[in-house]
Order: sequence, then structure tokens, then C-alpha cells
Amino acid sequence: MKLSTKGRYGLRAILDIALNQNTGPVTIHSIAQRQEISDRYLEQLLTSLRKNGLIKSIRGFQGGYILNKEPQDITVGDVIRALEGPIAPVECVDDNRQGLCSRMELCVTRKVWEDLRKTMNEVLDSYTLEDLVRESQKPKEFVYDYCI
Amino acid sequence: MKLSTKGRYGLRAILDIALNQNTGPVTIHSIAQRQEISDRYLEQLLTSLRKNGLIKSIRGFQGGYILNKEPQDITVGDVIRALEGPIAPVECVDDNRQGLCSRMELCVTRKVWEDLRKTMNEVLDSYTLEDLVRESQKPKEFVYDYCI
DNA sequence: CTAAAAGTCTATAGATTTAGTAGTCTTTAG
DNA sequence: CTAAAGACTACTAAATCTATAGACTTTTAG
Repeated sequence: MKLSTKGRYGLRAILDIALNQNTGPVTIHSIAQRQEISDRYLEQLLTSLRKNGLIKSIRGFQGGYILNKEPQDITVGDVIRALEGPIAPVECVDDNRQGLCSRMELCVTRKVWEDLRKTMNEVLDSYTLEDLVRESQKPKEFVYDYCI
Repeated sequence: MKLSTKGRYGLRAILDIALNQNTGPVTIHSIAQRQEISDRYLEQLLTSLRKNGLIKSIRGFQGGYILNKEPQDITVGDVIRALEGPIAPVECVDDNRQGLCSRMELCVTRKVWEDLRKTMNEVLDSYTLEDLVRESQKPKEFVYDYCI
């Protein structure tokens, strides 16, 4: 039940764009340096975010990435789903539920998984990029409080 | 963000024990047949459940497994944690949080992960084995409603 | 027009985790 | 003693994750 690096790195990356796009498109390379992620791996994550309409690319000289929506219209859930697919603890409660359950027993536990799926999505959709931007602009002393 | 087969099979297995222990210890082999899981793999799952005090084994002739607590005192969360370890979307919000975050940026997203971790555990702990037993004893027509 | 900066696409490889198998040993009722 | 049943340890095949690499396209400054 862990997020992979895709989701974690990708969220940091799009937050980095939100924080730095005021001075023009943000390059892969600059994000990679600030976030300590390889350029090449980061490229794949940004491709997923772009194909899901969360960011857009500006090609050519002085290109880079900028958000494709307002920060308050992008939720953490949107980002994670773009990078990791549907957020669901088991296949049979995915949005695109191909594998309809063949076992009766599963149905008993299905209620639990469905409840969990719903709640996970609600929590992740309750945070927007704007929330995180605001949080990251708080004075450092305050931020340190979360860091033990 | 998917459960592995350990969690899914293991929950089915302990539910199977709850449903069948009234006629004495339930053998690995009988669970394996009903649940269509290999005896050998199932053995490992039951070992985890036993070491976490959720079931107990009776060795020797006519042995098998029975619950080590009342069904209402075993939550789905207990079962999943026994089989898959702490339920947390990222390492840094695990109960045994070894990897304290070294990056400031993580702290911004940490609040989200912590909220998610808490909620996931609450949902899974809100269902007990007794709930599932009761659910699985409802008439089939009713159960079918959840299937599709 | 051309060079350099920047993104795009597809394939591949190494590492890790998952899922399952196998062999050998121990316990216990009858 | 013996057969049924669990216990322990090691191993392996497959899948997934985490990148890395190479060749290509777009854009603009000069």
C-alpha cells in the first residue's frame, strides 16, 4: 500500500513548477536539479502529467513546462491518478472495473475495499496545489515543525 | 497503491476460519481448497497471522487453525497490518518512522500523506471480522447485489 | 540558415518485490 | 509407531519499479 516514486517525485515536480513558473516556463533540467531527480526519469513523469492535461509544454528555445490549470483547480488526487493510475486498493473497485468478481467471498470484502477507495480519493482530492504552494511559502520555522 | 495478494488472500483465509471453526480447528488444506489458494503459499500467510496473535495453531493429528480472539475484536486493519506491515502511503509517515525526511519540500506534502495514512487506518479498523461474518451469512440474492 | 536549447518517443536494462514452490523437520492423537 | 497436521528455511520465476539511452523534433536568437 505504498506510493511509488512516480507519485512522490511527480507531486514534488508539479509543485516545483507552480512555485517557479512566474518567471517563465520551467525546464526539466532546473526541476531535476532542485528536486534531485534524474532529468531522464523526470521527463517521463512530466509526460504523464502533460498527457493528463495538468501541465503543458512549450517546446524549443527557452521552452519548458507551465501549469495548464490554476493551482486551485489541480488536486493532489489528480496528480497521483495521472502518475499511478486509478487510486484503488484492489482491481475490482477500479473506476474501469474490468475484472468483475467471480468469487462470492470477494463480495463480502468488496464493501470494505469500496469504502477505502472512496475515502482515499476524497482525502487526496481535498488538497489542491494552491494549498501546497501556500504551505511551502510559510516561514521555515513553521515548516520545520512538521519535520520532527 | 494496491494491496498485494498477501492482504487479500489472508483476509479471505481468516474469514474462512471464522466461518468454519465451529466444527473444530480448520486445516490449511481445507482453506486452500475453498479459497483456491495453494497450500504452501497459504501456510506463509497463516504464519504471519499467527505470529501477530490473530489466530493460533493446533499441531499434530486433527490440528489446524482457530481464531485467537473474538471475531468482534479482530479488525480488517489488524489483518492487513499483520500481512503487509504498516498501512502508510509513504515511508516517512510509518509508525516506525526511521527515515526522517531530509528534504524540506517533503514536509509540505507530508501533511497530505499523514492525513491519508490516518484515514486509511480508520476505515480499515472500522470493519471487524464479525461484520464480515454477518455479511457473508446474508441470503445470496442480497450478496449478489454487490457483485456487479 | 544554422546552432543550440529544449521537449518527444521508444526501447532497454538493472534492481527490487511479489508470488509461489520445495525440502526437511516437529508435534500429536490414537 | 504411524499418519495427519503444522513449522521453518531456502530458493526461484515473474512482474514491476526505477531508471538510462539513443535518435528525433520544435523553436528561436543571431
